[in-house]
Amino acid sequence: MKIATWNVNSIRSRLHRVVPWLEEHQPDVLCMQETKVQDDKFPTAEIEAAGYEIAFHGQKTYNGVAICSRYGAVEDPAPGFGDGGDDSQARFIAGTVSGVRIMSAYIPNGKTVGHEDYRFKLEWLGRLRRYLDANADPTQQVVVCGDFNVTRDDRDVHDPQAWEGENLCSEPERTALRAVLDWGLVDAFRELHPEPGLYSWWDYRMLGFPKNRGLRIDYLFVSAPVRERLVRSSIDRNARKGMKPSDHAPVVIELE
DNA sequence: ATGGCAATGTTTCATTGA
Repeated sequence: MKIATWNVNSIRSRLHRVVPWLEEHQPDVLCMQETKVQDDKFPTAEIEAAGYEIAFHGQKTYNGVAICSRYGAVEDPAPGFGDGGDDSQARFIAGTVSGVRIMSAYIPNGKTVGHEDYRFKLEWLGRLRRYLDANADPTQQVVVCGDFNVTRDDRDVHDPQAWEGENLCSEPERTALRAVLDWGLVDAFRELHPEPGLYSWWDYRMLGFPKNRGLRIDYLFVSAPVRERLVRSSIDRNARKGMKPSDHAPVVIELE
């Protein structure tokens, strides 16, 4: 079973890359973030034509998450946290594919350390942990993936000195992300690739990609039963090349 | 063997992203 996560930076502007990518790589599941489209305008037909069924949770202009499945319809789709809190920002959807509970998440960026949005980011990560406590079981097959907008340590940062303490690299957000993992998840890509310099996002500006000035902020976090099945993981840098790419690359895991 | 921001809508600039 092959599962991928990809911040596509607008599904409508990225169809010309996403559909060929699905056809080439044939993942069983693709989680997307920043689809940037309200549900009634989602390009469902184009994704279905590639052989996938989709569960999505979107809004106009910002955010938006989706789960695509090659195993038929996504089962028990659950958009938002449904915890009585504010679900007006479309940043989370869960669904089951082939017995694996899949969660596609787009964590708030935070803007700058200390900003109101930064506090919202920390709160959002706390809310995700509470969601897992209330709605999932770490002894079952669970994949929590997406764009987390947090680097985990210096290996995920092209210039750790320049980024030290900045948004995406600061200790409070790394601690908040660790609390999510402490629920019972491991970083599936990192399990098989301990070396530094492997990134999932590069700034469009200043030759970010050619100079490999990137960050690793996109993850597939998996429960122990999924970890036991893990055989391969990769980041598809090719998807960051060529015509009008997303600024993020897909991260892929393969399970036995 | 990549390429010097991009997407959206409030549209010809402002806002946001990371």
